[in-house]
Amino acid sequence: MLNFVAKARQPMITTPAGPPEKKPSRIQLRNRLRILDAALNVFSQHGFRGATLDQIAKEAGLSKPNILYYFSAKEEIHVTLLNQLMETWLDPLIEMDSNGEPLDEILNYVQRKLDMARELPRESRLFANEILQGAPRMTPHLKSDLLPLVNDKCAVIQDWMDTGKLAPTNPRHLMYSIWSTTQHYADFEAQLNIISTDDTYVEAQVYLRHLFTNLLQPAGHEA
Amino acid sequence: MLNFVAKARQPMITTPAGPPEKKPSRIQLRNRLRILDAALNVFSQHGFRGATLDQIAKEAGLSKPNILYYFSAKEEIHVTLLNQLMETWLDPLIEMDSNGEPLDEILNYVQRKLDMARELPRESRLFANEILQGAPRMTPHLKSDLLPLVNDKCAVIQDWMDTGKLAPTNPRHLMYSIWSTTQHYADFEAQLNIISTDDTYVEAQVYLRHLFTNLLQPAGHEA
DNA sequence: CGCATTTTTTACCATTTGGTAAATACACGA
DNA sequence: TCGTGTATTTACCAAATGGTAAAAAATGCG
Repeated sequence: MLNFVAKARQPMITTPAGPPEKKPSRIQLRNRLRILDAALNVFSQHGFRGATLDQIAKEAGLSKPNILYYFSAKEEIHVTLLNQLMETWLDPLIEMDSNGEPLDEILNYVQRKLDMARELPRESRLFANEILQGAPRMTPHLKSDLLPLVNDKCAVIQDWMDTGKLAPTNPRHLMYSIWSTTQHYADFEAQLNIISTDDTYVEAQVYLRHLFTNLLQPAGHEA
Repeated sequence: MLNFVAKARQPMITTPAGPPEKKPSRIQLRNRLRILDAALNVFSQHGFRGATLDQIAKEAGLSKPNILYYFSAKEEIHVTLLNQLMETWLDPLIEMDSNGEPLDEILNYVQRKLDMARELPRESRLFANEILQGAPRMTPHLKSDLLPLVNDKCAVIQDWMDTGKLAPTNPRHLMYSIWSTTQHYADFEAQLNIISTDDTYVEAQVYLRHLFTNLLQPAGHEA
């Protein structure tokens, strides 16, 4: 549970475009992490176009040319973050087990997505920004990774419904509603901070469990 | 129904900062509308910082200085759009009638929000962008307009639940889930276009109705 | 029409922005 | 300790950006 936190903070070996192609030194590892962390702050708040290298540099505590020593361009930082993100973003859905207890599998998926919104709000906002802007850099990823995964899992859910293990409904829109309700707590945090006083995530957990249980519990199985 | 469409396209008299303070001429009205429409396209896609006056000018078919003849600054265009938006954005919730049939009132609210996502996706994304970026220009509005409205309507819903007219749940999070599920169809359109083939909004309508009916129908009232 | 007002264009400007080149400082193993 | 590759800084640059001033064009009204 929550292992995506550690995963998301792992060093980046995926795109060694900037510095030498050899084994990255300690300094390289540290500074690349600093830069990516700073860039995550900036990109997730302002989107790609609204973010500036100066902001990222300042936040990372490095000079702008020094940043460009580690990443060849602003865009490379962005795509590195998006690539990193895609790895963790799909995990909760991947973990959904077609052999598990259907309702539990769905509710646990909701829980993992909610945990992710709480633990990785910047990542959630980075994703939201990218999609809002028309997914210019993520469309290929979404087509190659997300699409088949969604098709697969929706088929599983459909099967659960067909065999009476879940109340029938639209699996695809079920998924959309799980995504939207959970990510909302990260993406619209600024709004929630204004109108919400209580312990939002605890109440969200209870509420969402209730919401999806009522929807999916097959007839005659009420608690 | 759907009267917000006309409303959202009404001319702007709220902020006559640029041109003379008198009655705006036909040309002024037309060009201010063109500019706001173009700016809505650009801001909703790139956020405030990521949008440029050149983009807006190009999209509006006017020169950049000409734009600044009608609006004193980039920011003024943005706040004008946000002010305009706030008027229509709260309407669906305002219309919720404490004297109506509770479940119908909620379901109709969901329907109005979904209609709005379909009819005004750019406005939805403009709002999402602003909140994602920390609501720097909307926090006052949200505090003065949204907060009391939400408190008021949540009290109504709570009362409906207390008197057994709705199944009990968390009214505030109910509202969050209505916002997120409906706005999702506008804000994450780029993602839905990739993984969704069918007539999304028709299916969404059916699904959301089902989702919230199951949640809120008081015990013993199943169809 | 003639003329004042409104609108648009042209030509700018200072700052910011993404990015580069080269010189300098640093780390670290032989 | 020295030297070599690594890391950082300094000094730039061209393009983009938000914005201005003033001239030119269009509008419209008596």
